[in-house]
Amino acid sequence: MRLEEAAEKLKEGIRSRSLMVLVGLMEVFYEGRASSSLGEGERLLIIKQDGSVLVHRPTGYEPVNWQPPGSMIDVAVRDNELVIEARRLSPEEILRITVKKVYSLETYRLEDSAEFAMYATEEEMKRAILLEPSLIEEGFKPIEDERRAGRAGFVDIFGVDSSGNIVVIEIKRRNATSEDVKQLVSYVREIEGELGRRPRMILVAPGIQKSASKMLAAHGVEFRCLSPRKCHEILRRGRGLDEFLG
Amino acid sequence: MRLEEAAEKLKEGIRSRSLMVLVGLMEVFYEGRASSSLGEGERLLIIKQDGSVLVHRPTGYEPVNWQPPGSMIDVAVRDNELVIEARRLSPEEILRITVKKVYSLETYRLEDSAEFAMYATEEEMKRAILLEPSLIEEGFKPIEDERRAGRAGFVDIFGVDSSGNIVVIEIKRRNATSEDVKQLVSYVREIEGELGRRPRMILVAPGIQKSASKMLAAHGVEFRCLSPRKCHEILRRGRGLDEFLG
DNA sequence: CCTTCCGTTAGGCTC
DNA sequence: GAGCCTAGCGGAAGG
Repeated sequence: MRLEEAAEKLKEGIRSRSLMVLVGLMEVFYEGRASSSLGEGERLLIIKQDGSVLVHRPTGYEPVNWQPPGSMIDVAVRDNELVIEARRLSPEEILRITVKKVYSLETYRLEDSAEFAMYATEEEMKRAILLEPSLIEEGFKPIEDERRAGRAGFVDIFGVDSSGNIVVIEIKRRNATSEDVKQLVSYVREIEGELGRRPRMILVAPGIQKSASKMLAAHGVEFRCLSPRKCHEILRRGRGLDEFLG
Repeated sequence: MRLEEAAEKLKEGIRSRSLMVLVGLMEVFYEGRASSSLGEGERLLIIKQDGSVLVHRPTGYEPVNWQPPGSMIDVAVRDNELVIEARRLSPEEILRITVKKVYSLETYRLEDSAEFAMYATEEEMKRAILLEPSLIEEGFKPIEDERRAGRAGFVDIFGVDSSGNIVVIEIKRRNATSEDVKQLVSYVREIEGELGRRPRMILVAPGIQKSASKMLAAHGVEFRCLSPRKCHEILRRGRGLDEFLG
């Protein structure tokens, strides 16, 4: 591909915040917190939709040079070289990639809104509690999961405690917010109508925001600290590694 | 691209130790030192010539999942899904990528034998001081570098000042922390036992955190401001520009 | 904003 | 191989 053509494509991709993958012969210079230089070689250059820039050699896990998200990227053709400069302020850093030959250059607009779940999803946290109900408290017995709470939605776990009280559990894989407290209360309000008495409400999460923790007492909501990581260990213990390796 | 076709191309690329870049719709699971799952989304999958595997989302500097060099990679088509598994032993880890759609898949054999040169590292700061000891103070004379400080580790530079006092220097390329002050003190405590008297302690860094600067006087530690960039310039001056640019 | 701490840290070095 | 330390660490959480 001609360098001028590549330059235009790159400029357009940067303008439209696209992901670009360029394979070619290039040199790389970096100056900022440290400085580095890397002579001619065939490499993979990735420019992401948020302005991240990565230069990868044919081997190794790490990029040899990079610029974090938010850098300003300039593209120009000078002296028969395609020069890509990614600048960043604070700290002031510049990454200059001098491309001599372009073997391929592709542009993509990718959609990726999936949630990255480290250790366990909310669903897996629920399974860990169903497998080991004492995570909530001694004597807790789950009865249903995903019980309908009127028009308000679904309750994660529905059960009884050792004294026969009904218990409604809401699970979050991240720190609980005041919104979560309100949601649990509104679910229980629906159920209360059906049952004629107010169940215990327990919010389960790895932590809770200060503002949310202040609301707990006023709404009669209890909090149990439980992390995705702990749930993962419980599930792993419960079923062994086989599921993954078989 | 059809999944069967992509699978064949991937297998051939792995066999021939090529670099492959796949863009498509995929799910990712990882289990090993930790565990993670990531639902469907459009991503960039890179398989390198040495068996490194990287999964990049459309934004962010870091791969969302990966496998370091040397992993065993299996490819198969099952239930209309292209399943790529990268396994590694010690630690036992598995990365499973389930590709639903392949937008593009390219294979490359890249040649990159250039040497990567990094400047203004801590090592270079030390060399700059050894080359120009007056950076510390007039009359300073380095005696040893990397002197062993008992069980505590190594001291960066060991020398004497114009009055014959022993001087111990600790270098940091980033702002000095209270941890650095403590480390220097603990090194010197070891040396003190050997020498029978307390040397001067000088912490060299481009800056110092407020909390650390408060500790200096109490521990008798001195601070010299010196940036990696300045050291880089001194070395460049010392040996001429040629080595860097030629 | 700054500081502190953690990571599937990775990677390099020594023992 | 295990242990220790550094990094253009990056990133998150807390002040």
